[in-house]
Amino acid sequence: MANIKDVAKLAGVSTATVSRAMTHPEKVSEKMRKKVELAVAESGFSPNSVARNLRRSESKTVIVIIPDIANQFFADIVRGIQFVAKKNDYKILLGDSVHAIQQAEAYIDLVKTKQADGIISLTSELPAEVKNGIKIPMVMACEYFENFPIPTVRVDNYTAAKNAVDYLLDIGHKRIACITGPMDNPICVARKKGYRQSLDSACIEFDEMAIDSGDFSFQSGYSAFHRLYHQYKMTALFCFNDMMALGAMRAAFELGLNVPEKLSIVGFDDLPFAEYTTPQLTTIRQPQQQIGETAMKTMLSILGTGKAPQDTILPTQLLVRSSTAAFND
Amino acid sequence: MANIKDVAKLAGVSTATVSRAMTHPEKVSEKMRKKVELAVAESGFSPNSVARNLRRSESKTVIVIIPDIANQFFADIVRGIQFVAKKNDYKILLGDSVHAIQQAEAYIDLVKTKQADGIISLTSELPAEVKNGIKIPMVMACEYFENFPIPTVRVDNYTAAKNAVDYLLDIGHKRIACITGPMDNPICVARKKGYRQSLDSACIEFDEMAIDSGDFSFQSGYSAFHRLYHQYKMTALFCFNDMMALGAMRAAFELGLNVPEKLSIVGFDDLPFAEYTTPQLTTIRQPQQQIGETAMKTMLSILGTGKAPQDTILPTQLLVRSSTAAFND
DNA sequence: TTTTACAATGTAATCGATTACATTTATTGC
DNA sequence: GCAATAAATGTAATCGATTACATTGTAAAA
Repeated sequence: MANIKDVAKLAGVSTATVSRAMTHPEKVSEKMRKKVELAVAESGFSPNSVARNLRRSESKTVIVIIPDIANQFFADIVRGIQFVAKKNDYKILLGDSVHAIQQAEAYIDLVKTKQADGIISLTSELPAEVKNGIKIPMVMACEYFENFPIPTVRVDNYTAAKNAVDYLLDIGHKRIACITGPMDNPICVARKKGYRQSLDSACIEFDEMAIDSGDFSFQSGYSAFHRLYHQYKMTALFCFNDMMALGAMRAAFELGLNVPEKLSIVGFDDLPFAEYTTPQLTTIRQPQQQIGETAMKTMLSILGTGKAPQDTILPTQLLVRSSTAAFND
Repeated sequence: MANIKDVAKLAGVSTATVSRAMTHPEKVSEKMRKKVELAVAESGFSPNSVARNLRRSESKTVIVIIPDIANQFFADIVRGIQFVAKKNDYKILLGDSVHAIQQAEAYIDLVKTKQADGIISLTSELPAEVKNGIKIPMVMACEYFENFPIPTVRVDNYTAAKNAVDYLLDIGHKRIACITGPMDNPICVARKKGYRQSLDSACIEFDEMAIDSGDFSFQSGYSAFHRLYHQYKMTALFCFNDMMALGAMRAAFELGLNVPEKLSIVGFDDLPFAEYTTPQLTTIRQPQQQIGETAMKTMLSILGTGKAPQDTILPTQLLVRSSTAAFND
């Protein structure tokens, strides 16, 4: 494979001129540029960016850590990131951490070893050093740690949850159950607060029997539903994500509980399939694309100025589809 | 950030010894190794792999190009790739090409410029130069070009489709419609051949009215179904992927055609959600994980020996769930 | 025409680790 | 104890592009 020396020789100029002709064409005379272009074309030269990155000590590459590429929730976030990255001449590479901290560590190492410039993490399953204030450019999207100084882009989970439950109350429900996610997750804590606050505002006493927790999987939604329905005959159910809502919907179907006639279900995330379920799922949409774009802009600002902007909180939207209906008894 | 010189100075040894202590510890005396380890720990040194990659001219990194990260079909393939990569000390980075050739080109450039060692492509939406026999290490998985010399790992689409239709015939169906994908795709051509061959073997005349094409999306399955049902009253439907099967299922539902009582539907791929639909979708599973593993092994063999192994064809499996039922009239 | 300024080009140092080769140190055999 | 061999360590070249600095060429100003 041709390198810059070959091209220089071929064009009869110095390597400096070749380099300049390629990266700062305005600094080179018309004649030289032509010569170089010709030689480049003839030799099929592509500059070795490993060498360039070494010299410049930057790679114009950002790694996005995803806990699970099978989870569609991340797709549009990544699109948003890519959109901004492209406009700014950055490359995005995705690292699937498979929910494994060790794997995430490997991606973080790419930054430590200068193969990438920064990390946008869509997971909080990260090595401990991160919490101890890691010194690499890093942004977290969606997920966050309580009180840790990593710039974050996310939604107001509290308000989003509150809005969802407010809506169920509005359309007449009084017995509203809830399937949470893992309660060691700050996101879930915030959502649960929203749920409780909404009930409080409506002067409905909180009942421990109305709440159960899952792990965000279809299966966990399915079994949580069975437990819940057994102990608390709800007319509406709020799930902390769409996958569990789907599991619950299946369980309800099997129990002969028609959705939404007998039971209203609200999810969270608005995954693409939420529109394709029968009935279509009422859920809370997060502005995924915008989260991604903002996260990347935040990264660019860190990379550029070194300054880490504040956390950014973006709005959610309740999408009312056909898995919810008014309750009149 | 500390570099190897700092560490060498700190340990009172040469940079060569530091390098050796870290990468070939057996070549260094116990005493020296200790000294170096100490200095490394004290300085928090991580070797700059850009420099290493430049010197070694390899990155131990393989890029996987995915046409669409929102498509769950690729998730397990990627897992398979990662599994083998990890065992062999390779890193995997994912490139989402968003179905754009230009984007795919950018990932291919990473190899040309030595930032990655090879490409595993899960899409055939690739720049023309690829078909003209590109000289970079490359493997295609699932997708392929007719008569192009890139090592491929995929399933026997013809036989898979034939098996699916054979099954529908076995359980008594005679009017079997088909929603294909884009017919410029070799995969689709093979599947359609399988469909026709199965009908032929059963002495059922092929009817142009029984076939329509979609673009693999839910929406296209939905509208193809409406067209098809209007022109050909089928009792069974074979779709070239699960997403279109789901769209068709929705259309059938809206027309009051109960699945599977009035209409049997078979998909292709076995996406995770196929199990979670109501009714659960009968479909053809591809051995995704195995495809991924094999693709990565193929890549390793190219990278190691320079030899490109043959195409590899892996078996599929028909998963009979509840979207299909016997037809008796 | 000469001087001054600036543009164009070249020379060589540089980024940081690896490693071929040279040198020093340790071990073995006699 | 000494030569011969092997092991450990150091020195410096190397990977390939970029770029600070030096040099040369060119045009504008005087």
